[in-house]
Amino acid sequence: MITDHLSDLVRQALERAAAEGAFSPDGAPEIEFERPRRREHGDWSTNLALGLAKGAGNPRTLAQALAERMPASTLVETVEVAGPGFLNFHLSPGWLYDVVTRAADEGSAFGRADSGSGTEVNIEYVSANPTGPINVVSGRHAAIGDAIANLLAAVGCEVTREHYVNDAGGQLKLFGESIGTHYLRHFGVEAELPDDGYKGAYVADLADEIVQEIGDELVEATPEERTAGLLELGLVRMLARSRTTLERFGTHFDVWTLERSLHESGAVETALARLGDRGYAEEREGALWFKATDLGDDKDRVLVRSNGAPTYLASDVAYFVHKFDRGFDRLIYLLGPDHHGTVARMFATAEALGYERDRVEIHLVQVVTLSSGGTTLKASKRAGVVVALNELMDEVGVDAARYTFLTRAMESPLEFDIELVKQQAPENPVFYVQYAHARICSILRRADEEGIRTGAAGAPLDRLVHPSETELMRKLAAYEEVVPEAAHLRAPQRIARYIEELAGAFSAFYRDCKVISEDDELSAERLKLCVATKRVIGDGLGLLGVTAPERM
RNA sequence: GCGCCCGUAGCUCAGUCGGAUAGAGCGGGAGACUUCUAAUCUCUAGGUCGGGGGUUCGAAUCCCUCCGGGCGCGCCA
Repeated sequence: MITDHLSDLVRQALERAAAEGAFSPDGAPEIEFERPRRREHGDWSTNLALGLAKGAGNPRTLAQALAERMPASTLVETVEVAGPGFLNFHLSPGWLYDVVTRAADEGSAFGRADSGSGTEVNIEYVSANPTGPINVVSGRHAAIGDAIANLLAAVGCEVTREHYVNDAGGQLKLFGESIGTHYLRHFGVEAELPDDGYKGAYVADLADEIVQEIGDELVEATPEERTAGLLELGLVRMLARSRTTLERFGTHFDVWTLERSLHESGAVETALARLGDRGYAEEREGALWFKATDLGDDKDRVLVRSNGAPTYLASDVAYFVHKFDRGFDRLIYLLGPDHHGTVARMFATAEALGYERDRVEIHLVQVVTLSSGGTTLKASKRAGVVVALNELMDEVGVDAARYTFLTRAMESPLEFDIELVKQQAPENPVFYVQYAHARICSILRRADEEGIRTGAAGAPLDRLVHPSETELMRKLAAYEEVVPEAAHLRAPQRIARYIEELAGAFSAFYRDCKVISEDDELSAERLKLCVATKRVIGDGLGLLGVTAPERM
């Protein structure tokens, strides 16, 4: 990347300045570059002198000393001192032509980095009780999880996308009983829904399906057998539905782990024993407690209840071991904000097991507020206000739904106005970006029909000098920083922002510069710029899990 | 009460490991379609970055404090 080159130049200038006594070096400073907001501040800028002069010396004088000693480079036109002591670099067009050439080249891995290479990451998201349909909240988690996974892969990480299913515990039993109520009623047996039972219409649907399959087989069974049997049948169906919905949304998990399997394999027992061996578990009042307060949590937590039933925390402990045993360097969790109370104990758990807590990363994805026609509804499985992800996809489509989920930072609450996204679909930014992509494809088709070809890999691009062309090329260049930054910050919204700006820069170019003209040489150069733009827009949309249509 | 998140244009939100004159989309106002796709483009109005202190050459960004909103604080998940 260009910034590496600039860093080298600055480092050499620093060494010369030190050798000539222009300043006294104090360790090796970090040399960082940023692209200034204002065009007249150059293409790249560093505040190095401002940092070095902290407390001693005049930053402008130091900056001037560095500027005077800056080695020559074919890529740098001028270096100037500005403001309180910034060093502003104005580059020659060559760096942009290099960017376009690489971006247009399929084999160049433009926008890919290796900062994460050698790191195996497990990212778990969407995980929920399989007792209800996938809702819009899960949709937000799915979109964000997918995008972060894509971003991590783009910087070289080995990524495993994982979905955990809480198929054990009291909630599941309640679910089985709820199905049982409808099942019995189907055969004319009077039955009441249990307190806090599942009330959604899908429960009755499930019961009907099960009746179709097994008939009255379980009517005469004991309540325990009936609940267990129906639970099993219901669970299989719920999981299948979840998987279908998620696949429709474009979310595919590499691994589905069932909580039950952790119990059945003995992993829970083993993990609890390990906590005990390390002195972090003890019997008290008939229950087994995790001494979480020793590790920063504000309360101790129960692992096994006095009635012998393990808590979810017990499975979580085993799950940590299970994941780390599979060789992951880092575990990422996306949880709902209602899990805030579990974060401290999660870190404590990891540490108690002997893993560094900074290998665990927990993000709380904030709530989705759905509004529709002026009415605001809070989407929450608990509160019973559930809008299924399937319904949302029916209403606004997969691309618009995904994109809307990804334009906001995950730690910000998201207001999703279904009516707005639906009614104003043409003005939705996602369509704007897709349109730019389709428009480029249209130009490329036309060029193909007219037999105009883009130049070969080494062909010059020095006729791309229009301000709109320069702006577009500069925007393309930014992609190489945007991807690693978005990956590092786990911030897919940066990609969304970026491709909107890129699409905007393309529109200006399209307005000002006729691509296909009488001038074959110029046409070839502009076509290459189009190809590069198309690839970057397509790549950015791909990172977000949104399609890049050839026609609209 | 304690903890976490949020507070930026009329609305929805970016920007925050401190940088130079704070941005986008939508909405408001005024314009542009014999065109390589008008699902577009141009111009315009709109701000005490919740309030107040502090650190700094420099604060939307860091610290303190207050206010407002959301969420959590169980041998529920």
